Amino acid sequence: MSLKYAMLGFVDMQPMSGYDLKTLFNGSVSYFWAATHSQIYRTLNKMHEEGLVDVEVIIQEDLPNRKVYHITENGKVSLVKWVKSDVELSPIKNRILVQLSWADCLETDEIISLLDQYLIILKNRLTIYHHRMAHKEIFDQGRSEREIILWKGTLQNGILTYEAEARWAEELKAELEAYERKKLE
Amino acid sequence: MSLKYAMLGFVDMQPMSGYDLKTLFNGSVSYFWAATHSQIYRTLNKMHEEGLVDVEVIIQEDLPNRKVYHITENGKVSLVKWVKSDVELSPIKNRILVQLSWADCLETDEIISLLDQYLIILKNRLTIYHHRMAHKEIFDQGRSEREIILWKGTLQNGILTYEAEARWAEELKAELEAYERKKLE
DNA sequence: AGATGCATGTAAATCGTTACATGATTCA
DNA sequence: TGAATCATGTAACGATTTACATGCATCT
Repeated sequence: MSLKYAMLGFVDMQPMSGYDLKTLFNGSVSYFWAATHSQIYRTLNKMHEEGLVDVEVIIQEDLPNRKVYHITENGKVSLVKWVKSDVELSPIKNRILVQLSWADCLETDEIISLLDQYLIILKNRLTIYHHRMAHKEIFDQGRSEREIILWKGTLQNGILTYEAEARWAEELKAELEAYERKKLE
Repeated sequence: MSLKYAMLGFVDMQPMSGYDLKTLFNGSVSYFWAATHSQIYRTLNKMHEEGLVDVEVIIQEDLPNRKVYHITENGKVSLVKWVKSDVELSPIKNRILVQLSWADCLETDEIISLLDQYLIILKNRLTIYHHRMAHKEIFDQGRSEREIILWKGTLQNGILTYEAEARWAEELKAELEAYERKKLE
């Protein structure tokens, strides 16, 4: 459901093709919503059927045709309505929590190595996000000062989320190490 | 994929029925993985086909029959292998981030009211988790001191995640309020 | 009488991923 | 020559949600 409106918001900013959306969802937006191109093309068709967007086919020489989508009046109304709609908490689905729940069959150092793997992934992700936050051009598309505050806020959410995860992993590692030391006494 | 192993871990602790699993997934485990009973029954069938579990049908008078699932040797091996397998970062899919991205069409106080809604939901969730962490009976099922450390760790993850979200929402609220004050000058 | 709990499932729809498929251009 | 970019899509599968469906017992 959110994907449809994430896409509609971009089309509202500027008419664009499925390919453009795919590029956005692989890049700068991937920290708050991910989507494959299959999903994007199917969702665009559905949005067209629902009258949220119009299509303009642009014939290009030497390159494949582009189908450029434009938001309709209907689409604008529907977007504003959705943005105002109730906030929901998406369920946590975190694979490492399931792994840790049943990890008592592993050696403590194997468990710690799972946490280390997780920390590496988190730190890589954080580097990317910090980099993005520092590069102010990304926010140039913003249509108002307030919109830029909101966009920086969403990026900041990703940073704080992963920083919290990393602190948690370090804490749990420390606890497991303390447990091992205690056992050796 | 994780659901299967989340369920298998419970069946490994103690043979149980689909209904028992459903109760767990609606209650104490919901902070790390959610599942409906439809999904649970179908996943149990698949696990049986794959030879991860055996079924024992218990005929009860006055109550519907129970199908109690037991882990097989095969299932145990498969569970350990999965627990050792690579850690992955699940993609963030957070509806409020999409809403905020396109919220420039709202009044600032409407945006703040979205954040307030979010804060209420987060605080309710945190109350439940803190409560659960304080009630030590929940951890009585743990098969070792280390397993209890791991279980508390997973619950702590939920607490830290939502605390970070709440701090983020407060911060963004403050920024929006500062923006409004600046505009009035 | 109606809600809740026990206990099972199926059906339909949506959401999401991976693989398959094409075809030209550009760069190394 | 082979990989990458531009640009579109379909097919198959898997994951997840929601609604439909039954039926007895107990509690209010």
